[in-house]
This record gives sequence, structure tokens and C-alpha cells, in this order.
Amino acid sequence: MNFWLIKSEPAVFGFSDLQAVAAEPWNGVRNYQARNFLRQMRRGDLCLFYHSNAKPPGVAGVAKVVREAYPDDLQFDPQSPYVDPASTPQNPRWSAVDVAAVAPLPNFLPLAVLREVAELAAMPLLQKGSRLSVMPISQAQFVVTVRLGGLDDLAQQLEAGCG
DNA sequence: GCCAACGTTGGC
DNA sequence: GCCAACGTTGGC
Repeated sequence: MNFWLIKSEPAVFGFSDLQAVAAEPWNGVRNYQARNFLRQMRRGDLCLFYHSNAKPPGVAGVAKVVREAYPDDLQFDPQSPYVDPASTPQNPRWSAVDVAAVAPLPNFLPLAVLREVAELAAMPLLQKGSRLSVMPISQAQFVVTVRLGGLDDLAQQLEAGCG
């Protein structure tokens, strides 16, 4: 299993919005590096759900991948701001996955708190200039984060290897 | 292929 | 609102 961090602006789509639906297409990603990470996602992979452009920004919950990469519909939609005229159904440029909520963090973890955790110092999110909306993280980083966030059971399951 | 200009992200 | 960092575009 792999672990990821995905960003969303809560004013647009926050973790509570994810909890309100069975699954949500993670589309509109228009950065090649982020797209390539989307394509590496596998069913069952777990994601930290990060609120960007928020007050405060931080990790709000845990989500999981429920459908692996498929062509992002929005690239063909002339009405969408995410349309890409250079993309064709025969050769789609952009991908989406579907994600579903697993659990909210009982303790929301603000970015400022994450920065103080030594075990998380290498997380891509915390690197200078990091702007990717989808990034890989290690299992250790995921476990440390969800434990800090109050999901002790999930942390324990993953450490026991039966996650 | 270089690089300046521009747009976007996202914390503060 | 500001601005640093980064990606993309397009002229040459």
C-alpha cells in the first residue's frame, strides 16, 4: 500500500464535503508531476486530506482511493475551467481518481504544528516552495500524522501490518 | 535551446 | 494584500 497527501481548498471542497458523498472524483489536476502521482495510486491507498488556503491550513482527515486513474472528464468539457483543447478522447492528457472519506482527524493538525514534528521534516508538503496538490508520503509519516491527529486505532493497525 | 514574461499556488 | 516559488508560454 502507498500513502499520499492530497490538497483541497475547504471553501471549494473540504473534508466535510467528502464525508457527505459516497465517493468523489479527484479531477482538475493540471500539473504533470501531480498527474503522474495520481496514475500511481492504487485502490485502497490512504491519503491525508489537507486543507490549503484555509485559516489555518492543515490536515483534516483521511481518505482512500476507491477507483484508479481514468481520463478526467473535465478536460473535454468546454464549460469547465479545466478544459484542455489539446486533449482528445483518443489521447487524454489528464487523469482523475475517485476517493472516499475514511475518517476525520479528531484533532485537526495545523500546518504550523506539522512543522514542529521532527519525524515529518522530510514530508514534501513541508519543503520550501512545495506546491504540488498530490504528493507521496511514507508510511511512517502517515502513521505519525494520524496518531497525532487522534486516530490511534488506524495508526496501530498500520504498524501491525494489517492495515 | 534559452530565457523573459506571465500566471498560479498558497502561506503569511 | 503581499510575495516567494514554481510552471508554462512563446519569441528569438
